[in-house]
Amino acid sequence: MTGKGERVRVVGWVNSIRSVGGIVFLEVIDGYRMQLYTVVAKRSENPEAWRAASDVKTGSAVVVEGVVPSKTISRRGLEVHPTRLEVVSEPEEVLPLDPSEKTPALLDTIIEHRYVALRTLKQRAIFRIRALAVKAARDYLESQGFVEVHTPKICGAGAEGGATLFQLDYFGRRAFLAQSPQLYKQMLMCGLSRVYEITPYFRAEKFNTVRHLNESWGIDAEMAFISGVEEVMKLLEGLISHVFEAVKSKAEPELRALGVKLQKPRRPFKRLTYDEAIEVLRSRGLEVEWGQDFGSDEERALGEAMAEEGYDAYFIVDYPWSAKPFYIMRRGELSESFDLDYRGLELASGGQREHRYRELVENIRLKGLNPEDFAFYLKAFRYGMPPHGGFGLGLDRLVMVLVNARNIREVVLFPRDTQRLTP
RNA sequence: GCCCCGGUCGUAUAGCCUGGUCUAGUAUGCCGGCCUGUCGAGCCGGAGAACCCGGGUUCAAAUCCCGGCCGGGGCGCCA
Repeated sequence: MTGKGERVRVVGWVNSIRSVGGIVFLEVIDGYRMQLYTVVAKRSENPEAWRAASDVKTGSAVVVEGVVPSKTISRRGLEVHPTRLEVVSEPEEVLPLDPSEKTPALLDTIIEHRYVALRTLKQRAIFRIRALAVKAARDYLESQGFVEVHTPKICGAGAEGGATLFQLDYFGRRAFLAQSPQLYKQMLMCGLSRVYEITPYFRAEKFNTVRHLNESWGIDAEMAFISGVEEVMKLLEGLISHVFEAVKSKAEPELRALGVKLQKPRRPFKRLTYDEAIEVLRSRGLEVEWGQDFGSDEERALGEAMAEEGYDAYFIVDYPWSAKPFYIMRRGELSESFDLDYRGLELASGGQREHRYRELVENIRLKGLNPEDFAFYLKAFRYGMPPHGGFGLGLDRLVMVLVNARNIREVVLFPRDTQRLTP
């Protein structure tokens, strides 16, 4: 983007300063790109710029105008010889972490000062990849005819089962923060047959793990007029593959900064039935009871077993209906559902939904819930609801996989967990 | 909710087990100086922490004990 000998204007922050006799070297990171500059100010070349560079403090926001020399000596960053150097803002105090990364920062320190941490290529790479993944997901779903929708996050109805909800006061009435767009995206299937939503999920569980947050983001899709759950899995597989491809081809500098060699998961993704999964686990010495969802030991062991077969990404299908929510279609003791796991980490779950009114009401009763609480939802199933299915994909977890993070907090700018409410 | 670790200059850590010699060490960052190609620059000098909070044991606590708060990890729950 910048040729040698060209005039350039650089905006960014000074990450380190070294002065050698009559030369000052400023390492500047660009405002938003994956680009480092070495600003070389020589007293003999431009005394004014040299003097200005000599006065710069680490962490300052600067605007530099200069020239890229035809021959550069710097081993790091694009070399720029300044003709003008303006400090537009100076730090009031020493930076809370070292942007040159010579002194490491703990995750907690990074989270507390994420905006400063973003002045390192690694931090910046994570969030650029996150943005790219979202864009790629949108592109793919749009290409498949899906329409982006936005459903309410403040809801009057209680739990759809599973996680605990955050309760709030809505002009004197009890309301909840949405744990997922599940019910609403299904209702839409009665009038718009392909929708997706990129949305926060709120869960009031007091979990304390590296893969859960109380506010997380998901990519939800729902499609109608399907002939079976396989269609939904194909869509999700295509989506995941497209995101991997986009990140691999468009985020080379980011992946390099992170030291990540991204491998597109082998296709087609493995379809492993729940019964087969049980067999695999038992053969590995784990005791599992039929009908239960898998715990983290089981997930990890399955991930290892699948990796040995050459699969990073795999679907677990034909779950017992007892382990699934009421809206999933039943098939005897089993269900028309799937989980998508990547190396032992659950990325998504989905399935074909029960679209038949009577069966759906019965399912709600079987789960010990009250159909009256779901009246607003059930109504949509009385006016020609077609067969449909969809999935919820954990965006944060997907980004974890893309950037090879071990803690979900690494890929969320300002994570919300049981302790963190600020910043 | 449970279990295991941890909390010491801005940052990252040593010290803690085997209390005193810790007026708390080191690195990096910071301040001042030298050096015209540094790039984890180098060299010289300097400032910077009464050791998370509260209580206890002791002649004496960063160090031992109890409680709390916070952080990291694991489990449960959950996506």
